[in-house]
Amino acid sequence: MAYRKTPAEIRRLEAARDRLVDCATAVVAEVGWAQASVTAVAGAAGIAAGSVYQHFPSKAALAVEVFRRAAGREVEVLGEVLRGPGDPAGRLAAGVRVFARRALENRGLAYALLAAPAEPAVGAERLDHRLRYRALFAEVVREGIADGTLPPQDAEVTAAALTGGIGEVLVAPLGTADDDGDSGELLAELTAMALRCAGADPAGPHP
Amino acid sequence: MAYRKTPAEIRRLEAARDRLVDCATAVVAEVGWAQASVTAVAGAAGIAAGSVYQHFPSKAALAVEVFRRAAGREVEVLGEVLRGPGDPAGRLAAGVRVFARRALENRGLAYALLAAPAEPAVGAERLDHRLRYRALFAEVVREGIADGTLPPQDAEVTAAALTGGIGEVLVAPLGTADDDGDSGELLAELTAMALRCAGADPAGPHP
DNA sequence: GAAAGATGTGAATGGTGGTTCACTTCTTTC
DNA sequence: GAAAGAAGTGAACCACCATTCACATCTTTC
Repeated sequence: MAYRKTPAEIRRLEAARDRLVDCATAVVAEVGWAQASVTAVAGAAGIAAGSVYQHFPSKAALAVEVFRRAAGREVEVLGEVLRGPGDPAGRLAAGVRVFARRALENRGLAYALLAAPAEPAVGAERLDHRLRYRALFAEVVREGIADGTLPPQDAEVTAAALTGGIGEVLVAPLGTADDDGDSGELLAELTAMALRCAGADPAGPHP
Repeated sequence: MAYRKTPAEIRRLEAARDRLVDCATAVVAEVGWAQASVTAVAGAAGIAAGSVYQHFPSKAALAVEVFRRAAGREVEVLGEVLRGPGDPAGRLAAGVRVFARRALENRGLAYALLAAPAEPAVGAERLDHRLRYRALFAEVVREGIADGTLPPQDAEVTAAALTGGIGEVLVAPLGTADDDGDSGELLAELTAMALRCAGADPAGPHP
């Protein structure tokens, strides 16, 4: 035997793969999925098109990984806020604020994750991640119903509506230019809408 | 001169075009945009692939026409209900019910219109039609705010949330098999959610 | 019925972009 | 430093499908 991957070499390969995913993410955020060709992505990472296939079996697999990493971060952040301290309605409001703020701070990527046309494999992944958002929202809503701060309702329907509604509200600002003149106003209206949607008492929690 | 399109011939051509659009709509409802190739669509209409180009300059133009016709019908129906008689909240509830029922009765088409991956031209059309839904919802919400039956709120945000929320709630049932076991339950929860989202008094209109 | 002019046909064409592969370059082991 | 094996290269390849076009067929007019 005359060659065995040394630990350092393995780390180097993993780093190269990470770098490829990061660069691909940047390209997707910049030009969208449709324009992110293998050549363009490889070019951005400073490698040849063929080298992409050292790390991923297909373009679709790379695209899925890009989506998964970026969307996974968002699910995680939202989950931490929604499962954090405070009453359910307050956590819901905080979650919506955090989600929207992060999207508005990284519009290209948020648009790619939420709405941009993509190949079927990415579409399937998107569907899957939406289910995770729904599960997170549903959990908070159920807690609110249980402790009486939210009225009886189908938590799954409310969660789905929140997921879709927040996305739709954000898509327009994300798609247009980056004039965030009244993003504070938008955040306030969005959280107010989310609380109404879950039936939270507008006067705030009863002590 | 030896040939001039006779009125009957013109009618025949228009009928052929209509038939093509109808068949294409059926194919799209059945297999989605991505699988609806020119050959498949032409085959469904009983004409040769080349003949499609007698009626449309490109596949994209045909796809846009398919979308426009089907989505236009939905916008029209929703508009009639939302602008019909009754108090704003009641109209909103009726509109949501009608929209959801129609979607559930024609799942394949509804899914194609709402969510299925599509070429950019169709995506743009979809965006445009969503704006129409939003405009319709926003009008009702503004009326409700004006007559005091709905609380003060940003009508555009609420309208966007309704558009996205209703779509998201419906996508899951549309995507899965056609087991409409509890579609009545779903409709009730969906309208209840929409009313909460707009801040309607759960006890109903004050006389 | 014959000429003119349109529609209908479907196999050939062409552009796009993901994927492959013979080859080069680098890394490890002895 | 030389052999063995892996990663990296990028031009060539290929599948897919919308689009075209030379030809056939049908409609109108005289």
